[in-house]
Amino acid sequence: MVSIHRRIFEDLEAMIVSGVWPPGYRIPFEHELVQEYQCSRMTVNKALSALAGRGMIIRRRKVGSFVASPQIDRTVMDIQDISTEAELAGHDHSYRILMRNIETLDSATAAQLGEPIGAQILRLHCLHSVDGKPNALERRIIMLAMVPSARTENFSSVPPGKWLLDMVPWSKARHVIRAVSADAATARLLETERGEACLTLIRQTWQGSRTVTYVEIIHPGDRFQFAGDFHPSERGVMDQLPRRSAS
Amino acid sequence: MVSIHRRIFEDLEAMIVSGVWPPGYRIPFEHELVQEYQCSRMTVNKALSALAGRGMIIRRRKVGSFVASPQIDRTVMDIQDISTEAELAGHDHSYRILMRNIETLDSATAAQLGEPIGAQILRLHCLHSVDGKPNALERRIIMLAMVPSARTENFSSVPPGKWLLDMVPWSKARHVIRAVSADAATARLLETERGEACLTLIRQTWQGSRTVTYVEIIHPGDRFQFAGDFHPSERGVMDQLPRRSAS
DNA sequence: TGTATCTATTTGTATAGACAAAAGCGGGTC
DNA sequence: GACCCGCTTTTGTCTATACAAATAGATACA
Repeated sequence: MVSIHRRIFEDLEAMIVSGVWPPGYRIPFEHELVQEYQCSRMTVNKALSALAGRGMIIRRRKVGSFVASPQIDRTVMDIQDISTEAELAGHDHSYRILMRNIETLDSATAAQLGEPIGAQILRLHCLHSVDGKPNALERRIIMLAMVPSARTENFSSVPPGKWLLDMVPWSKARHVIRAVSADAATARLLETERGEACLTLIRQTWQGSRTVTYVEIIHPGDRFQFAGDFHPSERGVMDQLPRRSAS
Repeated sequence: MVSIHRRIFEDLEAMIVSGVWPPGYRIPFEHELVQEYQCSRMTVNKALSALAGRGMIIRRRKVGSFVASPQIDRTVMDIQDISTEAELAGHDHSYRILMRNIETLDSATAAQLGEPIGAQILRLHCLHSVDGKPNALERRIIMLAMVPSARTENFSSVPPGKWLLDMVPWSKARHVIRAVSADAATARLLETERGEACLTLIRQTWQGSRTVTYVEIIHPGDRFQFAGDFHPSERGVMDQLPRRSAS
């Protein structure tokens, strides 16, 4: 059983996504949709407001509602936790802690992170393998002031990325993707050639204005890529199905 | 003059984004907000529905509405047209057409694009420079059936990417980011070393179910990166248990 | 003790009606 | 022509009301 405003939303969305109604097309007026769906204007309005809120249409008083032009310069990339990603794809994932040091921030790193010199950090190096083959080298810094419980965690059963997601709330994240050539140490760990092109993801996560963690994840370029789809329906989220209670 | 539902939306959003109301926090019931803002429930409901539609809160009948956890595994990357990007950053951009051939799709490329063998295409190679230094090598395929006017366009004044954006409507795009080592020809054009790590962006654009254009843009790794910020308004919906209650 | 049922609470959906705000349009005036 | 004025259309907002759906918690019962 689908609600009326939901059905209107989906019908119009289909026309837009399929390209039947191209950018600039004037969609029917509210009163026309009221006629078509035999419902009240508020119901139509709710569907159209949702489309407008998602940037799929532009509405102008006295003129009408028009299909918006999608912006090609923004795309949603899926950048998942390595273990989650491997499990989703049905692969076997394992990892090994290579280094686990408690240190204080030196000036160069402090500047890079935008945090004060001398702050206590946990530095972690971790090698991830998928189906037995090295897939990523993780170099992480955790701010101990923000995550005091990391001081006593040894990450033997849950990888650091997943552990942090479960433990620590955060409010902002920044991702950077770079291509770099593998140095000798990295190449050896990833079982690839020195100089091989690697895809590096850098993620810095904040809570409020303070860094929670900073991580570089280095993937061998011949075994990894990032992918992202963009179409108008992915501009936001509409599905909000009620959660089923665990019995 | 700001509407009431808008003000409610913004007030609640501020509490969530600032972290005053952490993930799992139960926000006030509709009837409490009705009291607080002295308006009807429909007005409150509109604000809360908008927050739910953006994935910032989870609503459950009989239980209440709760601040959602942001998903770390999705991020919005700015992937702009090269000329636009350079101009925005205040740099000088120039480009040179290296190749412009009308061909028919061979079987390998056809399979890669998911288009029929033998379809007519325009193949373009183009070198982009920023501030006089090579910054990107663009290898593009344009489906002439979808963009007939490309047959007579020589792209002497507008680069192909920008020209296509202005000329052709599209409904879906897919981006892939890879790290590859430069081969000899690429290295020569980009004025870098053979084997240097390069960041390659592949974009395929569709209208409906048919490809409009396919392009590989190869950047020298030492001069380029992709960056993306996570925005709170782009959170996804997550299933999670309430953690704390409002008093 | 465990289970089925009832009840109260909260959100979800829909309606009819009202007025406000924006803006295209035409008419009148100079 | 340029400008101002008012009419009309369309969207924006808000209200009061109503009933439906989900479900946590209480209660009755086997």
